[in-house]
Amino acid sequence: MQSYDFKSIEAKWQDYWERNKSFKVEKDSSREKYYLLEMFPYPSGKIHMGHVRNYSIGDALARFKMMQGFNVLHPIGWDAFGMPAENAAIKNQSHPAKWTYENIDTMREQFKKLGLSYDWDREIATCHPGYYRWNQWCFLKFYERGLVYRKNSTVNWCEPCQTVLANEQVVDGGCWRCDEPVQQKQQQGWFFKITDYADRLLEGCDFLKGSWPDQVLAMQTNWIGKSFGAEVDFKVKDSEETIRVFTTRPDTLFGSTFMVLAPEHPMTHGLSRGTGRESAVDAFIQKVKGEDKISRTSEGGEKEGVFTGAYAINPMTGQPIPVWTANFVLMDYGTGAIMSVPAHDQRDLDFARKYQLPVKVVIQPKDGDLDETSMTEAFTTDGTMTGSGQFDGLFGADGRRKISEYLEAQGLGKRTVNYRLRDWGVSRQRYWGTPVPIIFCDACGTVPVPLDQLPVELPLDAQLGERGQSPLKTLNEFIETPCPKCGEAAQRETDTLDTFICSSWYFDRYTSPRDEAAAFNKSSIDYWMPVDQYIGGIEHAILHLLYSRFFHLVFRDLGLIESKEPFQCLLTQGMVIKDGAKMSKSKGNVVDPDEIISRYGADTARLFILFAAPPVKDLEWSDQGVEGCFRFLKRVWVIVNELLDEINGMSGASASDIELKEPLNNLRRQTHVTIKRVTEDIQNRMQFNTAIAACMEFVNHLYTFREWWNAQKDLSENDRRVLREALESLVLLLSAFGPHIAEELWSALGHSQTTDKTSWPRFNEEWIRSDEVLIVIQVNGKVRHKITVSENADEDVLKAKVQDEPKVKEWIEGKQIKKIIVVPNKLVNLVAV
RNA sequence: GCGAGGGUGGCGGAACUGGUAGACGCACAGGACUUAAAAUCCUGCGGUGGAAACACCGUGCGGGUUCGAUUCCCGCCCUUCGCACCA
Repeated sequence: MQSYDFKSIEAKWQDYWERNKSFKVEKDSSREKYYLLEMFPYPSGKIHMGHVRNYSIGDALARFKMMQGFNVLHPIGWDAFGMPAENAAIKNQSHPAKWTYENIDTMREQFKKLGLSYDWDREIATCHPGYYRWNQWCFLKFYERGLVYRKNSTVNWCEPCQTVLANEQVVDGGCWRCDEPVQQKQQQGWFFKITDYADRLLEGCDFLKGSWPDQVLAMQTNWIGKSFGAEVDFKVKDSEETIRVFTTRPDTLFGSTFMVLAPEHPMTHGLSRGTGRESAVDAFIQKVKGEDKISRTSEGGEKEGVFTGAYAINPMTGQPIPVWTANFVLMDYGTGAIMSVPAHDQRDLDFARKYQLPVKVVIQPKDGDLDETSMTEAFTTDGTMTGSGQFDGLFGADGRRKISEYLEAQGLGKRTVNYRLRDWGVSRQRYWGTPVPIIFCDACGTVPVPLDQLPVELPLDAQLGERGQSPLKTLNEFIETPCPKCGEAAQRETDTLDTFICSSWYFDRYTSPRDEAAAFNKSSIDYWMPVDQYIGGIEHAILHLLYSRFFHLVFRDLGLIESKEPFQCLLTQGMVIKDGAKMSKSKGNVVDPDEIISRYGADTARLFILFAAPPVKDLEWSDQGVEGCFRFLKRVWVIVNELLDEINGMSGASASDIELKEPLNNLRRQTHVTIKRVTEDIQNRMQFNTAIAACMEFVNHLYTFREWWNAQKDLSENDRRVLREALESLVLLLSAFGPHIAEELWSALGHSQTTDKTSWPRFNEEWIRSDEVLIVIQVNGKVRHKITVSENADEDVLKAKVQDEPKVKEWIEGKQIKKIIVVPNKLVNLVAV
């Protein structure tokens, strides 16, 4: 027998799959489709264990579904635009395109070495003009629908690098690359009106309940952050102006003893004029502007403010209350102004104590009285209104409703809904991305590039600036272009699009990846979409998944797509951990997939990663665990090869009408039990770890069985069929996890058709049944004895038999049996006193 | 603070609908094979007591429901993740 030479076996089958395009699929309306998708990777260099995990899970499921007869779409591609490419290019004096395409080549080879069942003919790279021209098309379609607009917003700006920084690129208030302090800057940029879809995105969360992890839905719901409340207008004292606030607690209105405006609020500056507070207010506004968003909004950040000198009138009490400005009030939530109710809001209370502002209790808890002068904890839950005139005695939501109705009737305010979700800023002052297809014309203004002029190609001959500045800004050949409307000289927009746009619809593109006439072909997309199972990291729980859902809704509104949601089911896999921490270069705990593959083979690597933990949980890497999986595959190799000669020429299932000798009967039962366990573990629970454990148990059983088999002299043809069925089933079950070894053994068993084209084994419930069942006997709930009886034994007979057991007699001696509980074929519990 | 998970042997994990807690793997120990080692095969392996049969204890802690609870309920503790000066 040849030893298990995984190197040549894996090379042989990878070559076979490639040459035969084994996993190429076509739309076929006569067959049921299954669209399985793993999140496509960013081509960062080489694959890491997180990728191995993600794609091994997907591949196991893809192969399982193929063998179940589904028409499986299982594509892969590259999320290929983005900053790392640009940064690497600057560092290595190279070009982002070169760096990106080289990485793609490397990683594609690594994927092939893992034996993943992709339809390589559908491979896409988002940095290819054939892809990003459709990003531009999306932008323009959204633009037509009024879902795109341009506005000024505050961004983190690094002057030396001449670039906008994302929040996560600001480290301790400085630029992550040059360490210079980050400034806040107003900048023009393009936005997608995702807020228009807030409610529908929220409704979708309900629809997805049960098929998406609760955690992800909760995160998205929080992110959208819908809250109900009221907007209330406060008159400014001795002025015609009013200040509008948003509150979720209109029932506390009587308790509002001061107001606070965001420093950026348009009225802040003006309110202080002529009050003697001008210089203090101006200085404060300047100070807050200098702080970056992160430190300003982080918890524990000191609450600071100044009095503007102005007063507003509490619309309920008619009393004047001071108007302050403070750093903790944000311009981009609500109205940028709040009414402060220190007795019933902790933050307001802290602020009031710090600056000696009055506190007034207007809500009382059921038990006990609040003391305004001494309280240090705001009472923020529902209670009974007090000190609120005609509203006294109302409770909680009732009070909120009555006050709101009153405000509306008096024209002082109205009920409103507020969202935490902001519009999506899609502009990037970067080079390596999709050019925004917009032209600025002095005469015609902002002009979208006509659809038939797409793509606006990203010039590849650009030289990247030392400092990371986008070369598009200085590239006149790119910028100068005639206006599509009037033909006069005009300028192209030099911003590029956020790469999240690329990933918001790539799964649609896979359904017709080479279509030149459309982003996606209608009949293909209606056949394949939605994705039946999406698999990826939890780190994309909010942004990527929310943006994709948003795109899908817009496509739906455009009549391009039928399905309600893009991803029917979502699986978020856990991280790969070593020594208790996420693998990272800085921790020095990285395990290189290449090394594992060259030492043990892809099958072992995949098997281990599926076996060590269920997919949703974090997985602790263990070199010894890998050894164990390698040993298991060798055991499979040995037992199948050793018994091969015994079953030559036997084919077909064992006959059901022939009585089997006991070890054979048991083998057949074990075979079918294993098929059932593996099938159900994958299908119902995606628990590959227990599925593999079942295979291991079966192999252990085969080793024991072999002892008996080898001692036999006269074995019938039917006996041999039972053994063949056992070995074949094992190989097919394993093909989902370790496809190379399975394919090799399958062909050794005499099959010319590969496993992926073969039906998944079916179990026969009849053969799983055993005539004898083990009954656990409990006395007062404690296990005292076990007996074997025939299946479905008569209950009364069983009760009598149990009490007749000497072991049981000892335990019930001198006691009276009060009750006997029988769980058929499982357990008898004697309740004795 | 809010939201969602999780806590089971030396370790990773299993127990699916309340019915034998610890499947499977790792580590460890013993044995077989070998001149020897590795590899491989076999056996054992939650704790305490016992030569053993066996008994008692045991799924973060404290209660409860039940004939029976890792599983359900109530109250705590610890922990991971996400959000958070959101008005």
